[in-house]
Amino acid sequence: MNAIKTDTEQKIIQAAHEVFIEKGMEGARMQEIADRAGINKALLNYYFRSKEKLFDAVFESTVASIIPQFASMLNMVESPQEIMFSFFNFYNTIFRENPYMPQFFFHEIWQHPEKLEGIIKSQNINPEELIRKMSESMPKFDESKFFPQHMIASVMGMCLFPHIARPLFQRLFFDNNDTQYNKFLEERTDFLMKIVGGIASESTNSISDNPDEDF
Amino acid sequence: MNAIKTDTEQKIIQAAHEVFIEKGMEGARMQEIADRAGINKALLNYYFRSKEKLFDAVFESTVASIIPQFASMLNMVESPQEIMFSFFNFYNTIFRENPYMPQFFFHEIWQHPEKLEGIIKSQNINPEELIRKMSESMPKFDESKFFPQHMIASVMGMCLFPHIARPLFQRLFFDNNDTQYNKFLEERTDFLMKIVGGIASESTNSISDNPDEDF
DNA sequence: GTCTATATGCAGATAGAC
DNA sequence: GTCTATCTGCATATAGAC
Repeated sequence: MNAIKTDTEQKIIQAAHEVFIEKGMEGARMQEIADRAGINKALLNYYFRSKEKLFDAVFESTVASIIPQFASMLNMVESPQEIMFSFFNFYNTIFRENPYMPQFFFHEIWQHPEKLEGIIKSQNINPEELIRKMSESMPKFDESKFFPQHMIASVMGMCLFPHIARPLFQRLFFDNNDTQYNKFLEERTDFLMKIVGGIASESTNSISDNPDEDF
Repeated sequence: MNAIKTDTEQKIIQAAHEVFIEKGMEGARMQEIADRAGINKALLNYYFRSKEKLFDAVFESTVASIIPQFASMLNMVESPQEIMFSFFNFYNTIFRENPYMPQFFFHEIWQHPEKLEGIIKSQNINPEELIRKMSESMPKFDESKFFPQHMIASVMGMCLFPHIARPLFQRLFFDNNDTQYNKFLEERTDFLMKIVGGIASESTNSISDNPDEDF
């Protein structure tokens, strides 16, 4: 809303972002935020009245930076394959750079879902519209009336899991080797596209007005 | 390890379980745990020396109650379809009854992954063995050497997502209607089995020594 | 074992100098 | 705007009576 933020304000937001995202709202310490920002605790309260308000500011700025990409992705989509492909890339770029972010979101999802819903709907994202589009482009897969929701949940789950479970998953199945795991993540888009290609072609082969069948 | 726990101890563990799982380690309050257990705060410290030790006790008892089911599931498995099917049912029963549990685990995954790894490996779960089995039963799907890992990550992600994202997902795509969402969850095993059936048959059709191809 | 009362410590917030 | 010093409150932990 407001225009240019001061330099200090930016440093605070940045530091707070790091700490909140790693430690969560409850686990974060104002002292640590101040330290990372290279300023004093008191300044935090000068700029943001309280810890809670600081958290809200951080959260909203984080969401605000992501949602637009997400929205434009959803809105420009025509075929299910495009949706999937965009999802994969989206998640892989966002979360590889910000490994703690999913946890951050999930915390809010459970503690203040209504707030998140508000933020999302205030952007130009329309869930009903998305469902409608998907229903049209793959209507014959089976008789479930929740087919689009199943698809969305599946794609998101497949994309998210390697990121949100990474510390344990990498330990158990990759000898805790970072290099190997990154290779795995790089492969993953291809792998998922093959899966979804299969599912989508089953669902669209009755209509087949999609030129990009061979995804 | 130790034998029968006292009644009070049980009540504490139960109450602590609830609170920790809803609020997390940092967000939980000893007072609230005491209240729910119907006892005094001081007693918590009498039975468990500190909040941290109480948390550890709760966490290990939770894991201990789940891992055995998980382990026997993995070990009795012969075909990939069986693995998937077991996963679906496992997650759906566990997490529908304990909606906060995934968050609880993910918190530990990020804060103390080595602890979790230790607990898991101390049970009779062997990740390498699982990977080996899966490689044998579906070797030809593609050239990726991480194919089993992709499958595991995919299945877990598809199972978990509707549970861990429920508060938001239900709001966005189900008008926040519990009944509808539960229907969706009930449908989900079928849906996922169809998907995996497709993938698995693609991967096994070159060998086809599996009698349960028609899953 | 269970309680009440109290101590301790620390994190968030404020006051006020510069 | 930024700092040092201080206050306040709360959560964990302990002491000690019963």
